[in-house]
Amino acid sequence: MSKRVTAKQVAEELNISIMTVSRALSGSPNVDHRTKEKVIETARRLGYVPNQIAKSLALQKTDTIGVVVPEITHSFFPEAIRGIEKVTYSAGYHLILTHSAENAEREMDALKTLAAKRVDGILISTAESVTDYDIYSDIMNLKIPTVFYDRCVMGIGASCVCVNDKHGAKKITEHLIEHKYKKIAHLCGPLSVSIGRLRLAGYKKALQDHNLVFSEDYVVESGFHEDGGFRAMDKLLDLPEKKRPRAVFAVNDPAAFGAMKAIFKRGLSIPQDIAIVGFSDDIRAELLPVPLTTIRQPAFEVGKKAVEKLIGHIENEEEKIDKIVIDTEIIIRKSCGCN
Amino acid sequence: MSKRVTAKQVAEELNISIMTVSRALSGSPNVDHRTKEKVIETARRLGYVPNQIAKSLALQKTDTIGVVVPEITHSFFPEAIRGIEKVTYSAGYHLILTHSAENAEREMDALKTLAAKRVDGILISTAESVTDYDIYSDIMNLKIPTVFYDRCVMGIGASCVCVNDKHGAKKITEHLIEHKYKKIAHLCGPLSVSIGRLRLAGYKKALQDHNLVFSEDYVVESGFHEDGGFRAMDKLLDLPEKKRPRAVFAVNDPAAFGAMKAIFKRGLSIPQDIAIVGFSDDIRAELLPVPLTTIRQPAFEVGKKAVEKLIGHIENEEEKIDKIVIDTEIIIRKSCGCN
DNA sequence: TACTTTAATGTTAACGTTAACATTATTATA
DNA sequence: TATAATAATGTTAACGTTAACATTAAAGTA
Repeated sequence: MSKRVTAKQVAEELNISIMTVSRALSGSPNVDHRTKEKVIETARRLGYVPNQIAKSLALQKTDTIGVVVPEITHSFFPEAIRGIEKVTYSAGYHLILTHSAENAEREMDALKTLAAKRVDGILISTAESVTDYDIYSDIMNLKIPTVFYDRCVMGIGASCVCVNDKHGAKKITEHLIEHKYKKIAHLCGPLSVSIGRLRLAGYKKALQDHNLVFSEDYVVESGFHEDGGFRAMDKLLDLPEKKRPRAVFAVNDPAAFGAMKAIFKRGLSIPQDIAIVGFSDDIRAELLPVPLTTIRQPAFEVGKKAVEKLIGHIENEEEKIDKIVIDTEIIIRKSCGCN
Repeated sequence: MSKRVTAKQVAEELNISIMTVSRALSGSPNVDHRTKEKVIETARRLGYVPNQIAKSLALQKTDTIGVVVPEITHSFFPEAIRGIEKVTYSAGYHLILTHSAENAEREMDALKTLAAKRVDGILISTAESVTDYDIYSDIMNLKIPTVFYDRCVMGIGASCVCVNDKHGAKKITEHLIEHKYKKIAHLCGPLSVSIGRLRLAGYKKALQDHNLVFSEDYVVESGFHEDGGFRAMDKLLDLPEKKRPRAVFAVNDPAAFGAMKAIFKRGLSIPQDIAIVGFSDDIRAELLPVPLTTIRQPAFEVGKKAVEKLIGHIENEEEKIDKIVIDTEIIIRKSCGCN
């Protein structure tokens, strides 16, 4: 940072006090309009750019929101960020972006950074490998307003905004059941992550409600990525022919993409041999050779609602801790065997 | 920001000076190891979190890099951000993300914000609608190290990292020429943006080198988005049958997607009736019903190289202004009529 | 032991801004 | 005109940290 023009220099140029410069520039009343004009003109002429850092220190407010993203290349997150950004822009907040890369340690690092940077609030979607919630409590203890989005941690006193995971999972599993599939497997996410648990729960509930037996063999952990989906599906395909599932519900679309590859690799067809459905409506889902039946998660909406809630917490002590659930929609394409 | 524990409180707790606390915590030498341990223990016990804002003000350095992104949902950008993030994380910098939404005014706003936040450097990819480069000069005048990535502005003394746009455009146009197509159109980007100009230039050069006539009628501005691609293609399809192009090179993949929709809508086939190629290798390109032949832009690499250069400028006065060009690769799929 | 070197700690000022209070200039009122 | 009210400007301190210099304590050296 080279030495920049400060309010002091503007003041000296005009032989007035720094405070008058500050007032003129921030538009407070009780400033002679001629003084104000002179200040504005001089500030422009000298190339004065207010120093937000100093302002933040003085006012104990940074007008900045920290966002923790587990994996920026998952199409859900750029969409969510757009929702976040739209709101923060009009509300006058800025964004510090941190990336946990699905890694618990990096996530902790990110949160510490955000705390040190004195962000006014934090938006976080937990990383896949997180098993220890202490760091979240630390943040809560620091009284930094925090809202979880999409992948939430409940019961630690933070608001969260998520989609109706359990219900969506149940809905799409039931869709498979309606196709008369009996042997339905689930590629599940890490159970340390809310959406992993909830989608599994929805799957189980659907089976139960329709009197289908639940079998541990039909639940294989895939994680949230394509390679995990491939490996998990491979495991299912290794089952003896008789036990092989007839349909699969993957915890998210990338995992489903991997699973599809594994199925094709064995020379099997979708949905003729095995039907498959996903969750999240990745932008690629409808473009696949066999378009994927899935659950649409309104990512933009999740991001938007989450910041709105967060800004509520920041600006209003009384704002209630909430759990906001956004509805999902089932998108029926070819991979389930409907049409 | 509620009142947090400060170094002062840690110092008072131990009856020592703030400076000793600061030294112990920042690992400077000349601190008694027993004192150091006590300080660290007390800091942890009291829940001390160093205040980066105060530190930034004192040191005139924020360890923060500002990134301006034109459209976060374009798959190029999340990839580029990952490249950026990987480098900044290990180098100890943080990221402020700003979104111009392809809008010149918002871009200006973003740059002003970044200047006010006293970022150590700026990474920017210009918005589609920018026609006035004054704001960039303002930033240069403030001596904020700046590197352009992907969409660059040359000749204002900033380094830039881009792909070999002209060469890539030429290469893929020539690929069409090799297929014996004569009537080749181009859906071009805004000419105010470097990549718009360069890709058009590559297209022209390819025609020229192969003695094909260039016609203004075959260049239609589409912008960078799907809807623009659709409209531009529609315009081409409105030409009398005799004049209708046999092949199309779109400025980027989203524009190509829109164009494909327009072609299908008229009941025409790709590549039988019209061949089409794009640029950028969007994650969706290979999944389309007719997979798109395109130019792969190594987004991760562009991001990575750009921050590396930027950090060079930040940490080393002598760092040379550079134009770094990254090679592209042609990805041949079905839409050009190859196989 | 007296003196020098070095290690450990302390003090002051600065980074650039704003809030709170203090002062001065201007205008309105009796 | 004298006095009160108000508008305009100024002064001081604070936000939390670190660099630079100052001091004191401890350890070597002659």
